[in-house]
Amino acid sequence: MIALVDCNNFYVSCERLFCPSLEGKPVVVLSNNDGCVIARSDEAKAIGIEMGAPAFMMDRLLTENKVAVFSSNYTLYGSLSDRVVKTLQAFVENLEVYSIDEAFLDLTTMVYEDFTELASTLRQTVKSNVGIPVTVGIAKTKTLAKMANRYAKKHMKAAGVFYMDTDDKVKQVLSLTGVGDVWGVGKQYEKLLIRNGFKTALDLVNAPEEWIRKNMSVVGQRLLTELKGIPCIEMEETAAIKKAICTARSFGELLSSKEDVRQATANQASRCAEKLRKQKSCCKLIQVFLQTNVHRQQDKQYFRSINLDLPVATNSSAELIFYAMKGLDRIYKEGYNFKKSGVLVTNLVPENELQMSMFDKRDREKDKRLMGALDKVNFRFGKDLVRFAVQGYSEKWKLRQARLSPCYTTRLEDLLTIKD
DNA sequence: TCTGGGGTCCTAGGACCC
DNA sequence: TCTGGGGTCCTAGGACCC
Repeated sequence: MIALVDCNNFYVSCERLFCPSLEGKPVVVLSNNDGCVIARSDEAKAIGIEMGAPAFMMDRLLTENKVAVFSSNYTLYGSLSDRVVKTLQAFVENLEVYSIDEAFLDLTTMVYEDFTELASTLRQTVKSNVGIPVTVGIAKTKTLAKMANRYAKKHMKAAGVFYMDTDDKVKQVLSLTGVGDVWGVGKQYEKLLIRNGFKTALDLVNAPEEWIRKNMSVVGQRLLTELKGIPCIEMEETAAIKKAICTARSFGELLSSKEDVRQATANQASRCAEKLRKQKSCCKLIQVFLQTNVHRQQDKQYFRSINLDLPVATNSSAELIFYAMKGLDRIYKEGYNFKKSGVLVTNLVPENELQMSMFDKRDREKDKRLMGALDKVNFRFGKDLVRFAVQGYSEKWKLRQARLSPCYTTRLEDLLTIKD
């Protein structure tokens, strides 16, 4: 059996944890740059605030209903997510952290009469240790555990747990689950399936395999197998080494000066380099891209990206910034209002398996020591204390985060004060 | 004024090789 | 009229996830 533990309205629950007065009231959390709604409390869902809705279009609805609005605070959510994972780890040997608010637990070695009991214990322990409400779904495969979890959220709110033990139960839940609500079926496949007469997950299980294979590739085939109760999506206990790393941001305001765009892009390259060093990888290829705001019809539009092959794989901020700037020079065009830029590094190799070049003039050992020192200082004294000149200090490209909550759990001066 | 960011996997088609 | 076959690598595009 596999359990899926999912935090309820996670970002909202994190904000509420340190603001208990928001319990029972509508709360939403916005995406980076305060763009769209990405988390909603049940009360916010009830008044019709849609997931992904642009915040400015929701303005009236938000004010009229006195909705509490937060900018996203990933430092806080990440830290609480770690606590949830630590709590769960005490119960099982194998666990896969699937996302910031979900984990799959491998229960295959555990013997229980009824897993419902275990599920309830998990739920209560997380609530009392961390303070975050979770829902637990248990079934034979990951896909079914997801479905059980969704079912619990919808129909068994009070208990918050659902163990899909018998075939009858599985069948019943399948018949109550719309095909678009199956994990792995997105908008496009949902349309296709419904067009062909498959409305519920039960219809999908009974679909001819060849048809699925032909129209949804092996991905669909795997999904079908999982729905039939045969596991074929493995548990991944150790975080996979990333094959690509991307840092991309919309700017706080539209940029039309090259210097501002350079600063933003240099910072993105530097972030990519940090992420590379963190997973002990080097990249062989760097991509830089730049674009205007597609939603502004009054503006001329421009989108370009460029790939640069690196002579020797690297994770040095200095070198990546150098190539990012080189790429930017080639694609930057005057006379546009730019909205977003990004740096993507790929063709990653482990940092201790580098293919050196005979003509390489760079002192890579020195680079490595320098980056090590830089990471240490920045870790200790806060992000980006030490930086390269081209990263600059302009505020223009920075994210809008008008309603950011304090980092209650990771910054001393942000500790919650109970009483002055 | 204001519409997120960071990933994965799969497939088809072209270039190229022997 | 006849015009190989098998393989790899790369890229772009499309689907999905949170």
